[in-house]
Amino acid sequence: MPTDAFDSHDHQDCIAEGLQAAERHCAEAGLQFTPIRRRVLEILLGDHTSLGAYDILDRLRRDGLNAQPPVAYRALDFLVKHGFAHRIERLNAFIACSHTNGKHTPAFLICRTCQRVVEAETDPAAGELGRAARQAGFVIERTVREAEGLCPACAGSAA
Amino acid sequence: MPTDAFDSHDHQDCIAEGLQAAERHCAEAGLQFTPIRRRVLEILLGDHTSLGAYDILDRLRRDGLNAQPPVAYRALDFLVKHGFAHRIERLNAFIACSHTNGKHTPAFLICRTCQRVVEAETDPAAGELGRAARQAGFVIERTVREAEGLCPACAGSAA
DNA sequence: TAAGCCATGTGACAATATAACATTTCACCA
DNA sequence: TGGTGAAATGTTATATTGTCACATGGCTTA
Repeated sequence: MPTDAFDSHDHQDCIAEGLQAAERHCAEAGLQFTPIRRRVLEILLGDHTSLGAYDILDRLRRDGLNAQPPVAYRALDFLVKHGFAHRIERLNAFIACSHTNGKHTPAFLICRTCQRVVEAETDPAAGELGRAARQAGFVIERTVREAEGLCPACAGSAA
Repeated sequence: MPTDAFDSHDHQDCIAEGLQAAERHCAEAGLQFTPIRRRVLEILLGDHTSLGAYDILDRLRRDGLNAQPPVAYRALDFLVKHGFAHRIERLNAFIACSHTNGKHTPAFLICRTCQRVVEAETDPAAGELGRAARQAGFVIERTVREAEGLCPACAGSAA
């Protein structure tokens, strides 16, 4: 999956690769990649827009599960905690991680027109937050970096 | 008010200066700095932690107003829209702007221990988000930059 | 088997936010 | 002077997002 773009690509690959990577990582780390967790990750991987917890819940219900909110939130918590998904604070929503390695500090580009969200890798100590933290003597533990705007395709068609 | 720190300072000055600056700015821009808006800004300025909309609402009610949620949200929308306050996405909460100029693109350092939030100025096109956006051809309209961690005082006392 | 842990099932509810419509206020101007 | 339009506020209801608490099941291991 490209890290740099809103490019088109074979989307089935996203899903298959993402699931395999998670499976592998869980096996190595002794984590339980249960059917619900797997299904939630699959749902997230199936979409390049972010999904709310209740969107996830709806899809689980369409699968025939009589799921209540904690079911979705628990699975999402697991996925986020172990780096398989990320929470987009600005949207109160979730998206599958685009990278197959473990934990990291992502930044997101959110297109307000097509709703697509792209993830980029960053250095937690770099950028404007890192600069501000150093200046203030602040110890960063977690960062939220999200930009809203127009993706290349939507910016082009708007012009 | 210091832009760089969790420093101690005369807090009444924060309030007085913030209110005066807003008053001035509204007069110049032809905006209505109504009693409710003024009071909400005053409440925000009175605290270096962020406040939720319902915290604000409670304080308005303690003033004797029989205020409903839209009252708080409208005032907050106004203050945020015109740069007198900011929304902290990570906390679903609001904080008074630390700077007296108009619109800008802030970053926030959020101490998870003492709850204080400090604002720093940034360049929207700089940092990790700017880099990612340039690489992807993304047009940034708004950024969210928030770091959670430990402020100097709390980091010191933890060690 | 018993004990313990983890995941899940389930009902209730808390916290955050907005829609929709009525009413008031006030500046502006015919 | 009084109308009129825009902005602000009042009010009811509801939508959306997120958590608590406790019960159940299933698996491991002493």
